[in-house]
Amino acid sequence: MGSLPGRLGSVDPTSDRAVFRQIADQLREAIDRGRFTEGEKLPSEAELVEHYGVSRMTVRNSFSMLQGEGLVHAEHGRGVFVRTRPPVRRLASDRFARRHREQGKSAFLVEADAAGGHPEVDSLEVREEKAGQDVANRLGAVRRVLARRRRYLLDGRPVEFATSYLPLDIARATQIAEPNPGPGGIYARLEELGHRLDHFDEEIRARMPSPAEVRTLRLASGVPVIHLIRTAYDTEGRAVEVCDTVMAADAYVLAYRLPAT
Amino acid sequence: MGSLPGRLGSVDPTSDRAVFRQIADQLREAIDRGRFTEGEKLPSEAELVEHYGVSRMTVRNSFSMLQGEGLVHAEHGRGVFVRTRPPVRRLASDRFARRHREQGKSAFLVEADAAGGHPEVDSLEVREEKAGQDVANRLGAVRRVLARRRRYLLDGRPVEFATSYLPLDIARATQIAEPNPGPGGIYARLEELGHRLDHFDEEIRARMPSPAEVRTLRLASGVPVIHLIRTAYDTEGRAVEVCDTVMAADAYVLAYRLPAT
DNA sequence: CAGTGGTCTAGACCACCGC
DNA sequence: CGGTGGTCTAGACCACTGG
Repeated sequence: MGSLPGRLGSVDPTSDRAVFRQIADQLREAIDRGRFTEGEKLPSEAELVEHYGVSRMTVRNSFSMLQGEGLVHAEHGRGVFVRTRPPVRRLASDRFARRHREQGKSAFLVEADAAGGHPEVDSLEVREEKAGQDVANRLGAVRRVLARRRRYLLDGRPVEFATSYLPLDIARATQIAEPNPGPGGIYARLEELGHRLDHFDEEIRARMPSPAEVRTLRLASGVPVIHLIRTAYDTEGRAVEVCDTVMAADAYVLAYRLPAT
Repeated sequence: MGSLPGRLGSVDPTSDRAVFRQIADQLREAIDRGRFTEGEKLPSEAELVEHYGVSRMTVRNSFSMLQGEGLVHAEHGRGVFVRTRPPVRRLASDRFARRHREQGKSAFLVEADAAGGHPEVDSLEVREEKAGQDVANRLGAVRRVLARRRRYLLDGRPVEFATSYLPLDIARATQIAEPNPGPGGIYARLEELGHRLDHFDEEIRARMPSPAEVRTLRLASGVPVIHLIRTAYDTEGRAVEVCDTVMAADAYVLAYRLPAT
């Protein structure tokens, strides 16, 4: 207990700044300055109640702020801890290069190799369904599609949930409709089917996750998601796949190269 | 008041799911289903206290959840409202094409034109300073740099805060060091100085904003930021600029084109 | 078991908004 | 001015964790 005053100051109840904000400020600064290190347990609510002479609600309000900022996370029965940075997957701008497919690697494995982590795929689901408005537009007024849903994990942690949509006239009754699409992934199969890939268009958004996404990706509070929609085009200009991906934002860095043309 | 039961149900205090979560669920669903429309005021805390027969803290806890999800926002003295989607700036993958610069337009103006909004730039600051570790690495072990800071607004709303770092041996005493870099922006000036641009590398992350970023971008709670770091290379392979950009995530869609090569 | 965070109550006073 | 959200108190009981 004698260590608390050494790392945290006191609050001014007459200040314009709300007390719980002052407490949050002090905790934030202490974390930024490294007085609390990654993964370290913060003082318990009870300790802070005593240290600052405030009610428990006030302390909890401070913690709630820091959680919303993604700085700390609470574990029931254990304490509140400084958030640790998870290993990051870097998506390189050449991740769909043909040379990777020709080595029999899917894009996910290429990236996981680079990160040195252990990749897994689960929750596989392949089915035919009616295309949503947005997907239909991107695929060029297609009605029904083959949908491939899967979740990716890195070192046991879910990091990404993706759905690929392909026009039925291309994918039906091919290996793309099988759970395991074979070496090189569905892009390799598309090329074998005569759809030589020309380019991919990607759209990126970031937002807070829906409750369903929080469950699927086991997201801590204060972690946004990156929403990426990729459309693959063959050399004849036809959109042959739309991939809708939601990623845990704290697990990714996306890299792109833009020509100055 | 008679309309509340029509749009909202009741809670089960004996359920495993916490009461404030049940209330948040019902409000979320009502919003999703359009029973409350964008910009509409939700029932006041007092009304919900009466409707559900719970304490005010419980209701506030529900609102707090929805705020964290970016679904609603509170206005002191007015009420809690369904968040409205702001106009979005779409950053196209050809936004740095030379043809735009040759028309005398900076990248920001090109994008704003496309969005049909009214663009502004403020908080301009140009100074020489010591490069941070990361910037120094990206620029190739440069010590001191010219830093150009500015904030972009769209229709009066701050949407982006950016800092460009340029090696002093390139930028010092040129128009790049002036507040107004002239037509086509600093990239046009770099090319005039003999640094013909070859490509740009961009790195994208998403995270919750720091308190400083909340102020600068006037961010509502539940809005993440997109953190973009761009490095510009000339045809000799030298890094001639690093631009560090923080964007309000709800105001942007980023688009990229990847070759299938 | 003691210590931790999770939920909830029933109040209180304040600051801000719009009429 | 009345209605709104913002802050805060002083309790209470619960569920989870760890030894």
